[in-house]
Amino acid sequence: MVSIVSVAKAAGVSNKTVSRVINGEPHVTEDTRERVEKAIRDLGYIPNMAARQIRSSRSNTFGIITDYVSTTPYSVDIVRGIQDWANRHGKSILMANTGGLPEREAEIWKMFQSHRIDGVLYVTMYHRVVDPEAGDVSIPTVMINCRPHTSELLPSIEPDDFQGARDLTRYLLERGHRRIGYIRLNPILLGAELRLDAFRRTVKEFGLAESDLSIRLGMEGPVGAEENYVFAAATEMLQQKDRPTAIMSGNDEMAIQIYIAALTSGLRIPQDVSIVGFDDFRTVSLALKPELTTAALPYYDLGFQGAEWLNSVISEEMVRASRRVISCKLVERASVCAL
Amino acid sequence: MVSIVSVAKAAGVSNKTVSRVINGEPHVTEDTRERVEKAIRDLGYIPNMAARQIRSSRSNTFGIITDYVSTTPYSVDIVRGIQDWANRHGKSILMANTGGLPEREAEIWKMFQSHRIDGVLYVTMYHRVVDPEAGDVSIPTVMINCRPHTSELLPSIEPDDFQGARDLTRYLLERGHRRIGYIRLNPILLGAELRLDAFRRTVKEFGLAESDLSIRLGMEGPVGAEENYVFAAATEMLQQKDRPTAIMSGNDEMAIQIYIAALTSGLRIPQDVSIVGFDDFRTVSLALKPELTTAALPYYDLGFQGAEWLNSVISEEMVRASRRVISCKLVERASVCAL
DNA sequence: TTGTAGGCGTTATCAC
DNA sequence: GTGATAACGCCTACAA
Repeated sequence: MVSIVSVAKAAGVSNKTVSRVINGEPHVTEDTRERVEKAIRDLGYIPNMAARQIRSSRSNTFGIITDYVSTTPYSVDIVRGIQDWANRHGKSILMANTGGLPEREAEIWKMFQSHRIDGVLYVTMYHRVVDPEAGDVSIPTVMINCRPHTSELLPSIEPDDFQGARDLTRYLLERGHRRIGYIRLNPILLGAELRLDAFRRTVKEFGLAESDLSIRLGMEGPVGAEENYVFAAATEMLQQKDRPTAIMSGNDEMAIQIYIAALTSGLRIPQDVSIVGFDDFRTVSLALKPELTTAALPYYDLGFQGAEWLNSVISEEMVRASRRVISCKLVERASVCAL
Repeated sequence: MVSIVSVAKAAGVSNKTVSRVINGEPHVTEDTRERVEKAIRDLGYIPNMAARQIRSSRSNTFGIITDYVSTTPYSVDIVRGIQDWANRHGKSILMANTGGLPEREAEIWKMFQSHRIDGVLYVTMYHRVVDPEAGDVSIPTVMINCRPHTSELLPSIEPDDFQGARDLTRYLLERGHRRIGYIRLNPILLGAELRLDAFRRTVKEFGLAESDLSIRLGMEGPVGAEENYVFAAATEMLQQKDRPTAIMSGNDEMAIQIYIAALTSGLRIPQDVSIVGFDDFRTVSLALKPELTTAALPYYDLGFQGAEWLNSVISEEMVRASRRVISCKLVERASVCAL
């Protein structure tokens, strides 16, 4: 493998000079610089990160530790956001996922440390509260799409489920809907409570009574193996005499079943029932016809800003834990009509 | 940072002895070994991969280079398969994606080389033919879900789209369907041709005439910004006088639109129309009611076996390029009925 | 069974 | 502006 020494020889300079050129340090004649650069090109020299790291004790690598993210369709955009930030700033990404197993998590932290990564992004697939097994170690960490269980130990960056659901609810109210159905997300998800809470409050502020609402549980049980009541709940809801004129779905995926339930019941969307989702999981929200009005979970930004934040935590060594929130933009499409 | 030297001092032995213990080499008294291990625990020593790598010129790291995989819901399971293999075998994963930009691809190869990764897994989101910009370098590489453009330069591992579509077609034929509709995948995807070809041949072998078939294009144009004709095509197909009794969908996602088209046209699934998908993208195939019968793309296995293969290419230094294919298992659910 | 010396590819230090 | 030399943490080779 061609090293800095071979380049130095080829260019007829010392290795330190080559190092200077590589790192863009000053105090090198334009002439020498060019000779060195030519040698680098000729020999196809590529710096060895491992060696560099040994000296500088900086790996320029971030670790991503996920539960199932890399595994699930929903939040992959977080990873994309991180990657984009990383390669704009010359960082590399080491990635591992726990598959939900705590013992794996411990191994991963060890692996990360053995690579002397500069920091960790702790990412979850669903917005939730977690207990990172980090333990003893004090690697700078930023949590993405989740928050630490034990108080505010670590910085975290999360979607604003509350605001998203509030905007969606207002959107329906402003369009004249007064009987609104709501099919709930699995309660073990943090978003479930936040969204439902936003819905309830907004509707109340607007003066609707609890009896105008029809709230059903869509799913429950462990993620990945949940009981699914969505289709049944929607069907039942829509066959009531005073059926809602609009339904808020816990998320876009559940909206598929609501669409099918509505159509099967002979109702047209949106003329007979309006439907809104949550997430803007485009594989679904754009495949549904009419296309689904929904609130977009800011996954990409969560990742991008999370990486940026981690970087500043690392360099400024300020570990002031705090919580940041990114808003969910309402995406208006065709599944809602005004009354 | 605590190094091998500090451990040696603490244990009152030489650094070489510590090295022996760490690497499980023989010729160490049980007594010394215990002393060293205690020191390691006490000091919280973790080996430095970078330093190790410099000596051994083996990084024990694989690079994953993707187009949009990490970005899209479909094939994330490939990444999970790779990760699972990797951590069962003590390898780390360095990950980057090109976002489809060739210039990014070149940078990524450079980044990989600077980390002296042992091998590369070149992964695409859709089954397709590609032209890796690897170029000059000779890092061991295995292609996953794609194949090299220029002959058989690199080993590749791919799903058996043909077999999957054939099995699905037979499944319909065996259940008495004789008028079958087919809504095609975007033709720029490799799977589009393979699946359609399998459909046509199987149906012909069975003795059906071209006139029993109704084949429409579902999508076309650049991936991510395609024209979508699925809903219109399905609606039209289902409102013919001699409408098909079954429809094969290019994939599960497109099946959403076919379901909606059928229901909107007042048809019941599967009593009036049977529908099959492709991919087993479970977010969709399980959300549809009745649940979708489909062929499962073996993403996880693609990843797992790809990683394994790469490893053997690296260690046996056998770069014999060849193509492997993994079958798509038929997943029977409730969207088809026998006539 | 254990230890010493040297070197991997870098960068830091300090002298020229 | 440039270079010799040491040092980072580990492993290999060889010696004791």
